[in-house]
Amino acid sequence: MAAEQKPPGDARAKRAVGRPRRLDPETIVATARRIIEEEGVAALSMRRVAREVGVTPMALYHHVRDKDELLMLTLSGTAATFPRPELPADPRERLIDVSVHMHQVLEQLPWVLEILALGDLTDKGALWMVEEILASSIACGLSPEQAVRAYRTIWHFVYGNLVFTAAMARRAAEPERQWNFPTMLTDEDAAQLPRLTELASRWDKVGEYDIREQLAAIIDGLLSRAERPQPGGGSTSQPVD
Amino acid sequence: MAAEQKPPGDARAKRAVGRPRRLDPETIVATARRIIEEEGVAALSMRRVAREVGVTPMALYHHVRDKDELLMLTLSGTAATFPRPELPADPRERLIDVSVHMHQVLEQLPWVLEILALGDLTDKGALWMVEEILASSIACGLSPEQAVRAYRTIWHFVYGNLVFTAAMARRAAEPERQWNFPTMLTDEDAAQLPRLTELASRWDKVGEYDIREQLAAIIDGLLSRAERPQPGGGSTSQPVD
DNA sequence: ACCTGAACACCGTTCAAGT
DNA sequence: ACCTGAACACCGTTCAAGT
Repeated sequence: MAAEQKPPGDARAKRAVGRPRRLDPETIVATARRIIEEEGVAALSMRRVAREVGVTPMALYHHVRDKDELLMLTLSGTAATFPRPELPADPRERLIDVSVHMHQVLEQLPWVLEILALGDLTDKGALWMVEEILASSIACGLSPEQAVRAYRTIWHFVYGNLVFTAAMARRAAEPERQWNFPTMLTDEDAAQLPRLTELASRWDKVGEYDIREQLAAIIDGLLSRAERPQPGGGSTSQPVD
Repeated sequence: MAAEQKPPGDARAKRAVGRPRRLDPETIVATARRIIEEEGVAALSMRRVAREVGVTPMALYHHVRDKDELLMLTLSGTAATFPRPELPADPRERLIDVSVHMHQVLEQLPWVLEILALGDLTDKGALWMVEEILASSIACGLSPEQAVRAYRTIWHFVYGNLVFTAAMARRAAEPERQWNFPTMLTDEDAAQLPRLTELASRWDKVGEYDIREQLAAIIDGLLSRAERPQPGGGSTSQPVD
């Protein structure tokens, strides 16, 4: 019973020296995050984490409720690793810049996307972006309610865009599975779908776009609904056409 | 050994009578789709399909290359089950209506979302929506290149919106895992995030929105970029507020 | 309180063999 | 050509037991 001092060998994960507890939540999530970053969410399993930490699979369940909770925990702290950019004073420009920044950050963290789809925002370090979008939207003349909806709309677009950009990259890497619609359009289809047929050959090139331009268009559309339009706020005040 | 006439019992899946082949691709994908529709994509496994069809797991691999291919195959034909709506003549209204329709259809097919994220559009019956979005965008004055980008933007938003709407519904069903940001915002956070703090309590109610309104705003933003603006094309010509 | 061992009920896929 | 059987290398999680 005096041998509760824990022999140092056996477990091949190097942990901090002199730690009384054999296993703490921090090392669990750190190990999980490393696996995900290196090999993707699909490579994460409770058994794998347990093996790498040097512990029985069931030991993890004393610190996390289940695999989903472990996944959410791996998110916290990631936003802080990206420096907060300087933002312009004009609220519309600010809105565009934050949205683009959100997109850029997540572009470099592709593994985060799959976990975010679980539905919760668990990294407090990312909330300044939400705040900024709300504040700038309101500064552009949107009501608080409109601002919340605008945030959601921007976020949904950014998320969807990243999912399909990633999917296209994956597909390009595996060219043997190329059965999207450029392939196999019968003559009858072509007659029914003239514009699509016309654009099919150069679809992939034409579809590539500047995310900033699209976000600016979306934001201008959202700001055009302002009940109290501001000087620099709406696109309609700009001589667009 | 003369009993190679195959006794009728055993396999509990009722197949068409007098079929010479024991197993054809159609029954495989039909069974797969049934499982997905009833229990979700997570419930689908090669072994499960094999069991229900009354065949060895490996028999499936003679007809589909792998699980992903089977998943894509389950998509084809789903769009045709939804009647094609009548659309207004005005191109901007058309654009909004098709986009809303796309959203509505997928809202009733939640299992399709996860498969679409694999990246390919495998149901030819859905292409008329793409065609309609392209044609209407061009009719509103967008160039073909702009139209393709507009389609992508609309689609990405619709997709993202559906993912998070589904996630919110799932979360609402499991109220014990409620640790989104209304919970746990320290006083320091509140000072840094005034707008968010202000709105946190009524976040979920305020965030609910009419998808048509948001799509209209996005579309107006996209159409405001028309190089050749059309009479009914832009939001700016409409007295929005 | 924290961890182990054994078990339950599963996975996708390869490979060699049967008819 | 089409299917089976056995195997490989895995899963998440429950439950009873150990210290």
